[in-house]
Amino acid sequence: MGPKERREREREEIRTAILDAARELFASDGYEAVTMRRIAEKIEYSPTAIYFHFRDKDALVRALCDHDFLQLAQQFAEVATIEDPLEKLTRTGMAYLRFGLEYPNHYRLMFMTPHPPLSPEESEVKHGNPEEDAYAFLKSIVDEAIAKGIFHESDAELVSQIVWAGVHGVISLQIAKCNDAWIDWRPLEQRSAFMIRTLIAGLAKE
Amino acid sequence: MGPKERREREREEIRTAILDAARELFASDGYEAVTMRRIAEKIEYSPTAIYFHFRDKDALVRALCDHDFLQLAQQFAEVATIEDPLEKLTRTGMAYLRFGLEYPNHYRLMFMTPHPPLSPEESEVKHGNPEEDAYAFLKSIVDEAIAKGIFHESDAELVSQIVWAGVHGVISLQIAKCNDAWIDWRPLEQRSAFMIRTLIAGLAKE
DNA sequence: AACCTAACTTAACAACGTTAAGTAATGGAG
DNA sequence: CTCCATTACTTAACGTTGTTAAGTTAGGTT
Repeated sequence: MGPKERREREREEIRTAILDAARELFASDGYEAVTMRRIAEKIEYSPTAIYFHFRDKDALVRALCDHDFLQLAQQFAEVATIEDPLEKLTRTGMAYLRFGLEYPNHYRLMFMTPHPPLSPEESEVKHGNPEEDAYAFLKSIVDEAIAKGIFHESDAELVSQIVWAGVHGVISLQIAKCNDAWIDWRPLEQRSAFMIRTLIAGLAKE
Repeated sequence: MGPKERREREREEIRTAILDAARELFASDGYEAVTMRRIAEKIEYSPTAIYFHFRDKDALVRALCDHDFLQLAQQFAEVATIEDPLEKLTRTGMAYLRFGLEYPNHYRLMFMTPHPPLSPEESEVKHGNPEEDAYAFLKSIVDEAIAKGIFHESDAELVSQIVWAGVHGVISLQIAKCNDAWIDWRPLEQRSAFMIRTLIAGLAKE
């Protein structure tokens, strides 16, 4: 069974070439800049060829983001070694933030744009697995903090959701409104740190 | 000077007709659904006619949002009568939230999408005026709270920015991710209330 | 009465996502 | 070896989109 595997490999290769070309366009100029025709030009195929590897443009770009977000998990792996839950929580927030600002177009598409969610078989991320799913990772930390009696609120889901919302709020306002000069923005690092500190203070048992 | 004023008035009338037609499309189906040709059809003009009243599609939709956001100010006028700063802050957050969820497409365009900001002469909102500018209103409340010694942080700008980010985080995640069933979302009201309560608790002097 | 200008229309352009129809190569079955 | 089906593409086109260039027409000004 030699030729079958070769074909499979070749197919995978051009799929990757498409993703790489698309990534370059998307990361620098966003969703609109990703054009079937421009991708095609880059990889020296016809635009139609792409449709044999991705259902449509949306599926392409989302596969791209989904894949790239696995990098975030690597950051989390480092953080996971810390013992103190509050320190861990802070570092998680910071890692999430750094990622969002390094890949603002990825972030926009995944967290600032409404979508029918990817069906599990299309997604490369296994939901619920803390090693791949950022929300699950966050919740596992909150679980721990609650178990240790650090928070006066026992609903880990609720706590996780507002912590996520808090950090997400800082990132997404930064991405969307960083050019609005009529607001006297404090430096991003200051805002992030203050947000996390304030939330933790508000959650902690008095 | 009769005819000159009549022409002026007629011009304003069709400008309003364009905005009304666009609003209907935009509010129900979002930016993409607003099409020069569909607007034109609605008002029974040619698509080109619109360009005599708005520079381009983007200017049109943003003029629309800008105008509609003045409604938010009305909500604030009510809240402004409350004396207790913390109660006022809570109500402000709730009003902001309600507005974002009633006009998700407006909200998306204005706060979840990067844009070069509208130049002041294009904008209907007077920035810095608490009666029209939501951020200025928020900051005036925070100023008050700080003056009364309620918060242990004297930078009103910083405090306002994380309060805004917190509430914005809840709204924008709701708009973008409400369909993601793999998250066990707590009810929106619970999340909002808990966010505001937690932030206030974290900001308050211990 | 001649003219100018503002407010439009018609027709077109370029770019987009997507698809229908055709082609060339490959590899297995008889 | 031949036939044939499948795979992987290309070419050409369709229907949209925002936007603009080039006319047209009506009304007020001189």
